[in-house]
Amino acid sequence: MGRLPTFETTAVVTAARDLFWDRGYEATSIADLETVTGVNRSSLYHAFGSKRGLFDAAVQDYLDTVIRPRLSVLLGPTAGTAGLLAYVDGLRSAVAAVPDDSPRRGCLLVNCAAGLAGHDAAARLVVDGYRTELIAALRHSLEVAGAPGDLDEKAIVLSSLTISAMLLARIDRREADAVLGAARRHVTSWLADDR
Amino acid sequence: MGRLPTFETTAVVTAARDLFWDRGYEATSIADLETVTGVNRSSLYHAFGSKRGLFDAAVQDYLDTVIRPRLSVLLGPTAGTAGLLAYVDGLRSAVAAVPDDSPRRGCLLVNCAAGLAGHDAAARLVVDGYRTELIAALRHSLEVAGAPGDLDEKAIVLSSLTISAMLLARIDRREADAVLGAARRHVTSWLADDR
DNA sequence: CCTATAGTAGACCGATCGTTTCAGAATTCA
DNA sequence: TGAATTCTGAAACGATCGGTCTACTATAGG
Repeated sequence: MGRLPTFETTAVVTAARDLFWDRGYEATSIADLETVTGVNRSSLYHAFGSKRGLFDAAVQDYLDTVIRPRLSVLLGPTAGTAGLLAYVDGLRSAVAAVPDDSPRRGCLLVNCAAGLAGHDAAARLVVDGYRTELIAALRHSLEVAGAPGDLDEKAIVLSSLTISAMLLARIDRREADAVLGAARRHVTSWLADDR
Repeated sequence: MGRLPTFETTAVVTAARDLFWDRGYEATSIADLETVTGVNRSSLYHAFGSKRGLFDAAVQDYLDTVIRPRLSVLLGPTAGTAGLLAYVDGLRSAVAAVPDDSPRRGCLLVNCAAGLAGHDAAARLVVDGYRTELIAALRHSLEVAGAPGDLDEKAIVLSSLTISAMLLARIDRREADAVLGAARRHVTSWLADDR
């Protein structure tokens, strides 16, 4: 009963997510969010409670529609060598494809780690969970691939290289690509050792 | 001629730098800067022109008093194996020493890369210059140490690990230390290969 | 001491911040 | 159709933003 919303929640969250991704939490204003979503602030507050509520929804959407699809190659039937290479190559083509002036450069959660998460326990938890998930996925594929040596350490190294690449993607695409190239060579050299 | 300043410029810049370091550019207000420096805004504007002017001075100070002293072990008479290990160990003890609620966690320029530098060409230049300097220093020490293989790539990997560690230092000290531990093991394994 | 110069305190500026309020529009159920 | 419910637009809230202005103070050189 009652009036129906005139907007699609998922579309609003996606638009807000891209703006937060581009500018960060603090530098994004409610007025900006109204513009980019096409929805009046009263409706935003009705639906999400606060700016932070909308941000949290945006982060959840980021995890669900950006991060996890990317990690799936490390966990599904492609897990192993193919998955590791597909993961790195997927990141590389994403970095190469996104234009310099676009939102969606780098990683929303990496930006969050450098900003909000410094003083916000809830944000820190999300970032930490993301990193745990990333390392677990990398480790799983390393295990399936039969990589030798300390797999935890190898997963840490790979995750660190991707995190650095995401940070660099906001500064210089070529440098980000160079880091991901190094990550790829790490993977191939580890697996070559095994044969 | 005329009245003399009642504050020391260097002390003001240091205090402002630590606040920017902790909170980032956007989340730091002029009122905060007045509090932490003990200097009225009219004096700050007289001395630095704008909030951004003070930030630029803070970044310069950060480069001069934090970054370059840390890089010196990679370039001076200790350059080589000792320098590389000293650099990594220096970072590790710094990460371990800084309490969780302190400013000076992580790296001002890493935070800047994720924030300001995304949309500010001048900030991007500074961050890029820092990374160039870091890689050059690492490469120099790798060369002096006689590390085998592609030194550019090894320098990129080491710099990526330290950058990730600086990002993680704001989230979880232990994870940052684990990454730096991996960096240290990379160094020793490369140099072991050479013997 | 006098005057020119430079630094400081605090009030004040318009703009913008996140949030709230409220009247009215749209819809469902009876 | 009438009442209950929900969503929406616009205006407004106090707080705070970065920045400016002015009156006053302190000092150096003559």
